[in-house]
Amino acid sequence: MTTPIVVIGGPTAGGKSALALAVARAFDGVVINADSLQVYRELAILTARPGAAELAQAPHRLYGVLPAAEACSAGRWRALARAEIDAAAATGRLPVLVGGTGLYLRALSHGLAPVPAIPAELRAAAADRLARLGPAAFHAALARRDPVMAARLRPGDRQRLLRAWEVVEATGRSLADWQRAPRDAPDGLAIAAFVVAPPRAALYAACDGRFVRMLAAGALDEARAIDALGLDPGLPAMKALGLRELQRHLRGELTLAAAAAAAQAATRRYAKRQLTWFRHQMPEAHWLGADASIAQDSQRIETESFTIIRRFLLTPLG
RNA sequence: GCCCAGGUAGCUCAGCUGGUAGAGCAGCGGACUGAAAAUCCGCGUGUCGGUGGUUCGAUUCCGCCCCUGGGCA
Repeated sequence: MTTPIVVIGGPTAGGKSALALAVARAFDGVVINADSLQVYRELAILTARPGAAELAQAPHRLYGVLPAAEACSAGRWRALARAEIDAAAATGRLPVLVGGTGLYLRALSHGLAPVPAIPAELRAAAADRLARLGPAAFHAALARRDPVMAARLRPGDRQRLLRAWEVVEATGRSLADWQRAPRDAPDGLAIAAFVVAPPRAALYAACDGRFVRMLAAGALDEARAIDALGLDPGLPAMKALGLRELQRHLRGELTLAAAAAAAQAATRRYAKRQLTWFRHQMPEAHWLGADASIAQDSQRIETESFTIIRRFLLTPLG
């Protein structure tokens, strides 16, 4: 039994959600979130989560389903997404996964190394050790424990250093070994993948405009409310673009204009990173490039993707 | 109209006493296997306002012109 799904990736503010909604409406689909931050309940405005108007037009899943106090991960998201995919398929609906988190989408389509879950205490201890030693000494410590991974990682790459350390500590095996094993790809999925990639200037203008709209929609209040929760600043939810900048404004460190400008710049840089990721890491996706503006091209992109999806759904699966 | 202060990278600005220029931010390219809106690596992109002059050599010194602020009228 093979389940056909549609996957839509691409840079932030590029029009993914609109396309996903159009696809869901046209093909009787369920929109399933594949964005690492839109999963957090307390972040509605700052993550540009679909609003009431969108929710009324098609079922949406995995939006705002976890408290910001919890940490999602590629593995955790994949399990949630797989359950939603199966549930949609069971009712004959087309799962439409949409989001800018390339790692999540690839975890779904290509799987992850079969590393067992790392105990939370061990992860906390590792993070603590990294903070105490600093990246250089931590890298040296990793080199004694796991020379293969240490050689592979830049001494400044804290995040991957940490992961490599956690894995040898918890399993006694190098992450490099784990990654040599076959990935635990979820089977039974047939995927039609798309990347929505507007031209650079239009994309950046959309990034800038979106933050202005977020402010108008009450982003500052949302930031204040999150502040009031007193959460650990290391939590993934606290990494939402614009949140840090607005909090600095609330503490009186930045004018609102300066905070907005910084948040816009961060959004643009993120969009650029996403473009690089999708360009090189998801070669199987249909690249829906645009050449004029997002508004002018959205119709053409819809038509183009619908044609591909129709053909995809007609192809005998398996 | 006169007097100051300026015109150097997309922006804000550095550039002792002459040797064709460099920072921050922005931008561009890249990496990416369970925190990925994360983390990390690489790259100055330039009629030094214009035009004459002095000089072996001018972004730098001098003249004139243009532009932008501020002041006096």
